[in-house]
Amino acid sequence: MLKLTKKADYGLMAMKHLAEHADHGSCSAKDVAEAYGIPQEALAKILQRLAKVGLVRSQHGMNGGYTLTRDPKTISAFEVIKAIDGPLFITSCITLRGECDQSDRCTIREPLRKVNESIEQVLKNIKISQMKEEPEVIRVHNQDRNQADKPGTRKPADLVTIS
Amino acid sequence: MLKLTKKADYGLMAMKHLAEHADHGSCSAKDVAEAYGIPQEALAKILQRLAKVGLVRSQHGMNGGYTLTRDPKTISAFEVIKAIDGPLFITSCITLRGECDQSDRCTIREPLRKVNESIEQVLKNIKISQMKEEPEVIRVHNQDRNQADKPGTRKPADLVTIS
DNA sequence: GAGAATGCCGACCTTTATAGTCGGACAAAA
DNA sequence: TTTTGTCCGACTATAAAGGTCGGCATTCTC
Repeated sequence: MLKLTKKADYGLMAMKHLAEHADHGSCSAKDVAEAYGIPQEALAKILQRLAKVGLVRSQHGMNGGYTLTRDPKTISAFEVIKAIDGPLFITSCITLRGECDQSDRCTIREPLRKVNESIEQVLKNIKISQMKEEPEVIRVHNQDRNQADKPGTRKPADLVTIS
Repeated sequence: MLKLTKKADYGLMAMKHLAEHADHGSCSAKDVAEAYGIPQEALAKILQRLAKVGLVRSQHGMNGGYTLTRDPKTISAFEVIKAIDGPLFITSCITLRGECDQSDRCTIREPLRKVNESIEQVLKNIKISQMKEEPEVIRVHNQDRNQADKPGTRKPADLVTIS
């Protein structure tokens, strides 16, 4: 539950790979697939979607392949995931129209919407470039506002503060 | 993607309902189901799982039903979700054994694990009691409703800071 | 220009997880 | 003891995800 789809997973791996090999020209889907043991056709389809939204550029023909269109520092995990799996909603209550399937008697919608936003934010703060290297680099700042006001409880989510 | 299952949704609604009606004795699955338009048997199964992990107590026979076993202030959304949908892993890379299905060539595992932890934290910080009432209690800072509805004004992060 | 390597696209199949249903077991009340 | 309302666990459809296949277009190499 609350799982990222494998497609999104693959997509992130591919983006990371492209980021690492940006200087060696383009990488074919086959290259990437073999590098990580991903089924080639599956990955091709994913890269196509990334190409469609402009995150990568595709090059036909021999020695073709894919290259990033932007600096990996400016590409967030959220963008990649959204491109592949569509908009992110934690629950079916939260739709594009903001409506709840289950009558409006559902009162947990609002709290969950906040959670949803939080998760989005976490993903937005992680950039592809930060995935290249391991732990040290990723530092999402703790959005701290007066958060020390509740005693005891909250030492919470310094979201993704890896340091 | 990254969706909470409907079961988890239902479970949260039910918990909230029980929390609200704690003083009126126990609520039957039927009561709750009718209150929110949820299929009765589906909800029953969910309540069973919550009973199994001890979040609610079940009472057979006439005038039976379910009651919370703990103060709703001490029950987090995370507990409920975990009880229903099992352990929460954002990606298949992150398993109980900490292994990656895809060979160990996968290098995005570590960053995603952090994201996973962040999400867990967010959910752990939301308590059932805080879902009872609407916005006032769950207070995400810097979040004005009117502003939230305006398309275009993208509000900053503010991860569910409950105070 | 022919052929090979590569990306592109759509349709299909398999597997898995989700949503929902059914009949029975249990406990309390009449 | 019978009745009634409830919980319980196995079962079945439906949908979604993951992966596969074949045909076509484009570009490079020879």
